[in-house]
Amino acid sequence: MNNRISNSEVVAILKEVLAAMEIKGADRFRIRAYQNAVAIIDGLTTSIQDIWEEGRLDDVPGIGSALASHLNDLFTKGLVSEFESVKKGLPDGMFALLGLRGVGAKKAFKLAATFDLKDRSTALEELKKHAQAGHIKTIEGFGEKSEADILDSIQQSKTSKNDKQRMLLVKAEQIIGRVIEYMKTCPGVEKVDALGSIRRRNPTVGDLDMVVSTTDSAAAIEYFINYPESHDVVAKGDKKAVILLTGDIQVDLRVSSPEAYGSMLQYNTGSKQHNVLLRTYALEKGMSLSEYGIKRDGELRKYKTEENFYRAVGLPYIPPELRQGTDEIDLARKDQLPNLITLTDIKGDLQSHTIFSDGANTLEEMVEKAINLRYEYYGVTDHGPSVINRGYKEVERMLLAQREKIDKINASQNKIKVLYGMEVNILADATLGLPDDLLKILDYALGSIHTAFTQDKATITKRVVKAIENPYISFIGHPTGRLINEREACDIDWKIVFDALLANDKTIEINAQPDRLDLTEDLVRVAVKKGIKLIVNTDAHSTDQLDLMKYGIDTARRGFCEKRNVINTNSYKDFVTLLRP
DNA sequence: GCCGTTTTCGGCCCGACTGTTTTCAGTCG
Repeated sequence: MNNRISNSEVVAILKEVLAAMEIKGADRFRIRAYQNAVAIIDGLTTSIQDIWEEGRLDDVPGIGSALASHLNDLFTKGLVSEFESVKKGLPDGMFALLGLRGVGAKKAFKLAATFDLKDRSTALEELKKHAQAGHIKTIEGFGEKSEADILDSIQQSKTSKNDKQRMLLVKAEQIIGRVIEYMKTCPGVEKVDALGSIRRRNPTVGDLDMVVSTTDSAAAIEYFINYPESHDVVAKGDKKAVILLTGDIQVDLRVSSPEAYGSMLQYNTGSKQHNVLLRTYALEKGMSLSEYGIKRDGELRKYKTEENFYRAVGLPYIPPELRQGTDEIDLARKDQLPNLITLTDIKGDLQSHTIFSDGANTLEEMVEKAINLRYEYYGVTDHGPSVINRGYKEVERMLLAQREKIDKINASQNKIKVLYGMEVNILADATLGLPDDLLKILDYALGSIHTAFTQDKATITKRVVKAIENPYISFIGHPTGRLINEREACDIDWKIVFDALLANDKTIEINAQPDRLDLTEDLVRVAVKKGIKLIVNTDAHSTDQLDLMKYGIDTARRGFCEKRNVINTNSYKDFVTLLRP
């Protein structure tokens, strides 16, 4: 557990090597290979160090034998001699400048060389003084504007301590939603769409990307930069513009003619890596792809829809959630893309909370909302009351009272089947928060970890496995325990856990809370491959949160889930036999 | 440095915008 190196740290290290290679005039295809690797690692949702530990670096596209060996050095020795020799002879201060806006390898080197910035810890401070003294604008290739930009960027990098955190998808949707509504009122605009990572349903979003289809590009660009919440215009051209909203949230707009909207959607949805692979594939077939269409024998053809664009390339439509730049084009070519699950496939929600524990609404209110969602069944799973605090007898009385209440609801109507479940803690010593005698009262229980998240791998893995082996536990809730931007995933050996799930015919949850999305998508894909049963739940703590199911479906789709992989897509009769094998 | 349904060698995606220039390099996506 000591000296873990995060993906962003690996990316930062590689970016420094890249900058050094650019200055030294390394082979441009070698540089491209490194850029490619940076993009891949940056886009991974699993720790690259975990992948290395599991010996699966071979599975990561863009990482060949050389980079795998360098990463091996990095993770074992903390240092890569190859990287050090590439950087040798360059002023160390240049690497501190790479994060500044508009400063790439060439400019960083030029600045560091001109001002003799040898120490990276003081480079920014020294550069700031030179900027304030007006020295930068005297360097060839720099001017008034770039000097002011650099100064501004240095000051910003100080105030916004760490790297800007990527925001949750749900927040990105709210912000871009307002911009979309605004752009819809622009004369000449026919269509407006949020693209990029929002459309790919990435759990987190950096810049917000959008596209409009219009007959008047100039008017759309002008309208966009006058968006009331915008406080700065970063770029403005004929075809795109970039604005900053409060909190330096960046919104990129591209404009397209209606005739070429399909290729623009495709291009701007990304991922970048997917586009690179798609364009490479098309080249083999004599086609050159761009956001404007497909060029063949010098002639450009335009596509109104994305479906037609992919068809023209000779591939089936690839859903945005799968455009991750890994093996989706290979699979599309072989016609082996999964038939992804959709929100309407879901027939019930099996993790939710009421005022019985920490929820905001009553059981009756939650049931009514579940009926409105047209679910066939609904499971309430409050946190189990603690036997230690309340005494066995009192807890038994509480559970029996709730049992009776739910039986009455089921007897009084036939719109929905209400299941009585409970979310039971898997305690640090691997025992459950409720004894089996009490679990018997329920229709089902899910086990989840709420304490001791940082136990070592062997201990915490055994803990989860023991819960899976308990006959009263139907599934494991929010299995990795991660909270996006707040808490790392538990260090669990997934091979062992997945094997235990298979051996016991148990299910694992995809929790739809936007800050959980747990099981994580990459592990979902592994689970799907192994044929493990999944269940998608909202973990709602209010009636409104029962609407969060779509985010769980996003994660399922990004993990290549089909309807058949998820047990709460079944009708009630089949579902209950799958839930409690 | 990566990769393979023509290939273990010989290829490698395509374009926009800015600032500093007078035709383009650098940066970004």
